[in-house]
Amino acid sequence: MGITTEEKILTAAREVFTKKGYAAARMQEIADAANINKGLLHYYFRSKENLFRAVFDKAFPKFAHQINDIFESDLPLFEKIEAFVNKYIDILIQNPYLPAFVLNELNTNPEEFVKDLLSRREKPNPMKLIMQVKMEMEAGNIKPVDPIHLAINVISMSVFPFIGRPMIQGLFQIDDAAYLQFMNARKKAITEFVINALRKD
Amino acid sequence: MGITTEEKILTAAREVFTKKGYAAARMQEIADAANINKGLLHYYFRSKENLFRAVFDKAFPKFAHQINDIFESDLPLFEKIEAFVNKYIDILIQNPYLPAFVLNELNTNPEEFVKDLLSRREKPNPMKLIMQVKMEMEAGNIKPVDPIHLAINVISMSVFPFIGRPMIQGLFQIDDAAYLQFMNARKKAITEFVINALRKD
DNA sequence: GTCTATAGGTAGATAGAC
DNA sequence: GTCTATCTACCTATAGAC
Repeated sequence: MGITTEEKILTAAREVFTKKGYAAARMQEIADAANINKGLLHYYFRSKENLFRAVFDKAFPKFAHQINDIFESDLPLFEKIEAFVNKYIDILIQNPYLPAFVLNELNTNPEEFVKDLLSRREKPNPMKLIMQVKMEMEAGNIKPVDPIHLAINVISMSVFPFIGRPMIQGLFQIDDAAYLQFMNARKKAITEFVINALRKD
Repeated sequence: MGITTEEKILTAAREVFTKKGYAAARMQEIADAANINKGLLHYYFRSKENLFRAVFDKAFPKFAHQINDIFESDLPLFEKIEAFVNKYIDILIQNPYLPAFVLNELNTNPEEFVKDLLSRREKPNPMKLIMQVKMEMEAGNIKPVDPIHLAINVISMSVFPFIGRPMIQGLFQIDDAAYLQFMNARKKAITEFVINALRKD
């Protein structure tokens, strides 16, 4: 069989943890989603917390690596921002569970979770982007801007629509089918917005 | 006594629900935080869900009202955006629990929660702001931009740093004391960023 | 109104047959 | 490895004394 039980569990767990959050997720529900018995969850992962960690540890490094590839590339600033936004939103489209997942943990035990995250070998590191912004600014090529606020602006605009998705869909009357299209359109909207804010005339 | 037991419960519940999320919050913990007995929680609010609703129903209308005052004001566009960002961030500084609170519910039962939210008499309604953006754009006063994306951009940049606070503090090495200062500085950073992106030269 | 004690239900984890 | 059955712990909610 190409797909192992362990993989089935990880996939099902990812779905349920995403939808419910860690505390509200039920081992029974994960077992049902994986079409296996609850006992098997413990056979493979011993505890709920272990299972959660396994899910997260599988997803996070992939994410961090793709992002850092862009941060550390030699692209000119505007192209780098465009590449970052495109990649970031693509990742989130393919893993819509990720932000809620992270945010949930971030709120239940912030210091421990962040400490663990930042101690990893592969973690998002926007410092090279921030230095690049500083250089362009000092060279007078872009309007003056605080690079940290800029970085947070870009990340905020990219991530938030995934976290607040149901709210946005409700407020602006966007149905499920249109949301994918909407998020793809956002890539260009964000990039142009940021470039307009930075470009000197 | 100026502070009733009911108020003590509501305050304690707000804290615990915020910190733990609905599912992980324990009635015992709320009782402890309020310095009262667990039985009293049920005497006053009958169930955990009722208590949660009471906490939320107390906070939400205040929030929505203040925001709508700005949306519906007659301020010119740039000033309205500035007023919105200032007010929004001020509210979140004073109620840092709110975003996590909303987001948590948003992820556990999205459709029901959003439906309830949007059925309320007082709810955030950005439509007037969006119409105003359309008008300024058609009059050629600002650069072309999709008003919905713009609205989401502004909201994203304001809210996200509160949701992702521990992450941002970790990534950029901002300690607790400096974070308030940082969020206050963000008001101006966001406003200027948006105006730069929109202003024609 | 406030407390203690406990009922009732559910979820995570384990044991043991196959 | 996979299943069923069960244990144990905990949490919401209630009952009842004061």
